[in-house]
Amino acid sequence: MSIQKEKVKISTRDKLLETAIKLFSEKGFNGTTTKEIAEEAGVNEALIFRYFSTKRDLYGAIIEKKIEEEPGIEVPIEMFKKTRNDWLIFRSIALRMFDCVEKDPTFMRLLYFSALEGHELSDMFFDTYVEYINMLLSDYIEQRISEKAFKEINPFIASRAFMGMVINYIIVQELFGEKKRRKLEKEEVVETFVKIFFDGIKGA
Amino acid sequence: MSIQKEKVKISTRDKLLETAIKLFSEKGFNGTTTKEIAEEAGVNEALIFRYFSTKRDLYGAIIEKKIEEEPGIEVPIEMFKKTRNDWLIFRSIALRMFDCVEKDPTFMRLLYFSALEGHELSDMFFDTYVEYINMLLSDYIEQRISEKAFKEINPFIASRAFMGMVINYIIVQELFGEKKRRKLEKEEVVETFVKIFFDGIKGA
DNA sequence: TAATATGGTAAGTAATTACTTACTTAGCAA
DNA sequence: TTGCTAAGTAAGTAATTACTTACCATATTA
Repeated sequence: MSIQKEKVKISTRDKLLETAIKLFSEKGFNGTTTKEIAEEAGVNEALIFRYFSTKRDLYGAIIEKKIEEEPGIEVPIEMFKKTRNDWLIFRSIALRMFDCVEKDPTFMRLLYFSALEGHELSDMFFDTYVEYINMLLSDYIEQRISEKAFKEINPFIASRAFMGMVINYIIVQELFGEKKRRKLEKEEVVETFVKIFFDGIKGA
Repeated sequence: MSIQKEKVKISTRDKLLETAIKLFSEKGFNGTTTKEIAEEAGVNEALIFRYFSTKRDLYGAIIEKKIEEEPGIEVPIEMFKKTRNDWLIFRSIALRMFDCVEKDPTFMRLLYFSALEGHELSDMFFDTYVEYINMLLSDYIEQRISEKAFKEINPFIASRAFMGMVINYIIVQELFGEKKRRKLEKEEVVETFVKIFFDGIKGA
């Protein structure tokens, strides 16, 4: 009957998953060795293969984990039903995307690595995070068009346009390391994106 | 004194470069082996190391080659000085980007792989193709703002917004294979992007 | 003719790879 | 105690890796 340790014991499996996420996101599947993962996790390499039958299995497990951890970006859209405040909605979707990536820097890299390396779960990864939000936004735009609040445009392309502004900006910062060169206020960037997009689609 | 062969003999070095571009763009640096490159090029593996001292050297050579082969996307901007037709300029920049990637499917993948895998030439690659166009477009927007043709916004962010729409759309098609799912007319997509962006930034 | 590049190859090498085997230890219940 | 299972490890293994060596063929040149 001992007092619970302050530091909760983290299971070896979770430790391996965490380490694998870090390393795979940094160097990709082929650039990471199982020996490396074991060393950084502080366990014997053979243990990896007790928990995951192959290296590819481990890779699949971390993508599945990421997919399950979905932070739920749809909230801002739900808000619309009450407020119908377009500006606020676009703004919060963009900010949410920024925050999501800022909080977890491994996310974008894993998503792109898995796509480039052609992992079978890459599609599901993409659908869960990108295509899903895109559909929500697309539906919203469609509705606002029918309400004559927005112009008559293809809502799917419009949605992709807005997502593209934000995602591409984030990619350039995170992947191509522009962060070091140019530092703009996140708020200013988002405001400008929303301004352009909103003025671009609102009813004439 | 023989008649020139119809099929020009392609140098082994070039053959190796071509094959390397193809394989590195498909599977990245770590996912491609020198043996594979040699086999696909139809030469002995040892020859690679006659022309390039290391595998990394070969990788550097193909990125340099890509950078040199710059197709010159700036042309549409030069056009502006005569016509000052904004719509046409944005439209042709977007179409140019689409064509560029369509013509060379290895391009995007190499750019992103090199960034993710942290190759030292990745920055130059990025600067040449993305940052450069971004600067041209940004300058153009700035000028049009000063002429009161466009709104008072940060021209750099605006430029990035437009580029983001286009690039992200291309990425989703090329990298995440949306091409198979949804097939939209390139022209419609570009028209919509330009419409949104142009209406979004033109003077009130 | 002899010398010398040029372009090519077969057969290595040492290191690293993903993955296994055989073994120990610790905890827990019967 | 005994027996069983889960957690861990050292030391492998066969295959693959980037890269080397030493040798061959052809053509040009002195």
